[in-house]
Amino acid sequence: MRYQKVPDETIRRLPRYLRALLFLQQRKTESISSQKLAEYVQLNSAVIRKDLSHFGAFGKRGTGYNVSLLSKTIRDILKLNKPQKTVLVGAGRLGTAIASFPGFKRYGFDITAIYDNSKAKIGGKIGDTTIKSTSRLADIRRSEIKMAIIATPPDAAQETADILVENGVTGILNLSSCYLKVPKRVKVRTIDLAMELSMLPYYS
Amino acid sequence: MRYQKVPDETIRRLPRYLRALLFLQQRKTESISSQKLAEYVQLNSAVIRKDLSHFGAFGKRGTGYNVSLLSKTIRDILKLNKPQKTVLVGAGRLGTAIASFPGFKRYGFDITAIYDNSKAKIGGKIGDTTIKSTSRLADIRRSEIKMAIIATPPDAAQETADILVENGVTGILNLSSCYLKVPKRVKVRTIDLAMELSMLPYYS
DNA sequence: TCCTGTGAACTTGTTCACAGCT
DNA sequence: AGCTGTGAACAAGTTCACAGGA
Repeated sequence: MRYQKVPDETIRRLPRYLRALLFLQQRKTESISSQKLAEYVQLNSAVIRKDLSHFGAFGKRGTGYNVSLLSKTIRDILKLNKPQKTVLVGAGRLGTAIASFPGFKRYGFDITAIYDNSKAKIGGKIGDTTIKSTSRLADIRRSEIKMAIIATPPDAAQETADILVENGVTGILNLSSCYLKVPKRVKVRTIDLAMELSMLPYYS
Repeated sequence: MRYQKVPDETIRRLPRYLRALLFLQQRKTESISSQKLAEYVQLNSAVIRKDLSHFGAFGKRGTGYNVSLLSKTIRDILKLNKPQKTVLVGAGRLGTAIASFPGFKRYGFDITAIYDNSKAKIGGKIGDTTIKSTSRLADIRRSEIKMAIIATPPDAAQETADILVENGVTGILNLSSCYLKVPKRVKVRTIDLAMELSMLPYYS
């Protein structure tokens, strides 16, 4: 399904809500008000109500939102209701950390393929997944992988992205410290940890 | 120095400019127009001109900006002109990846202390830095560390943040998957990689 | 009474477009 | 001619405030 004119910022916040809701589900909480949820995710409650209202009205006045219904709904909106096959390119320290990180699985991502160009690493394993040579990267086409994480050095990132996009990837989490040129239909999220840190001293 | 009313978004973009400028300096480029710089950082050129104009007028009409002057100016604004002592808490896979990552040093961050609570890791080294016990975390007060990176499991993150803030930290890059409560004077940037990935399937 | 859903007001950020300097 | 710096127009996002359902 596709919704008309949902602000980007709303989509960016949905995972935050989902994280809080998963936590609340563990706690067996049945319903939650926008006010309470706002405390968890450190936002104004009106933002939450407006965000959710884009997808229909599933809150109950006087009570709030049903936790498990809302959690399911957000997973549906974000297409996290089925496992999202994901490829990781770059099995350096950062790549390895990511592949071993349980958080991705919890949100529905399944890292089903890992590629690296270092002979020393190819054939090795991270968890259950064997590291394959980047020369075979185009093989992902057959496994219908749509999501990718790039954790290569910057000079390999663009080439990697090109091959990924050519072979069916439509979403990229780019952890290399450079911007990628991709067709408009492909969504890229670039995170450079050094740059995120760099803005902090200004405020001190 | 402090500037009046600089938008947050401007501060967030300065590191992007800096990254491009460092690259251009390597290439021995002497000056660059907002137009060209905009291509590098994938922004509209007017954004760049407006951002920079908050800090004074150091472009030359007809020519553009002097690369090394601008690079120095941005480092000054961001307080990256002197090494920023930084503490890393959490020496798991992600923490180790970060401590070994050369990018931080390039932007002026010096990871001078690393803490972890695992007996197996305490006393070990990452690069030249010895891992110390989190029970000694308050020691950072003496070294005048202002910046911190939290790469602990979520359940340790808030406690860690409290001790850091108590002992002089004013900027935190929080890589744990939970939000932190800190006094207003402290700036926190939270990055949860799983959440960054979670917004991508929506657009596919 | 409690809390949602939402128009309207407000705030913040972006883009345009051009005067004026080099 | 080329490019900056900036007011003015525009767009996006946030907060307020309240009618109305449970």
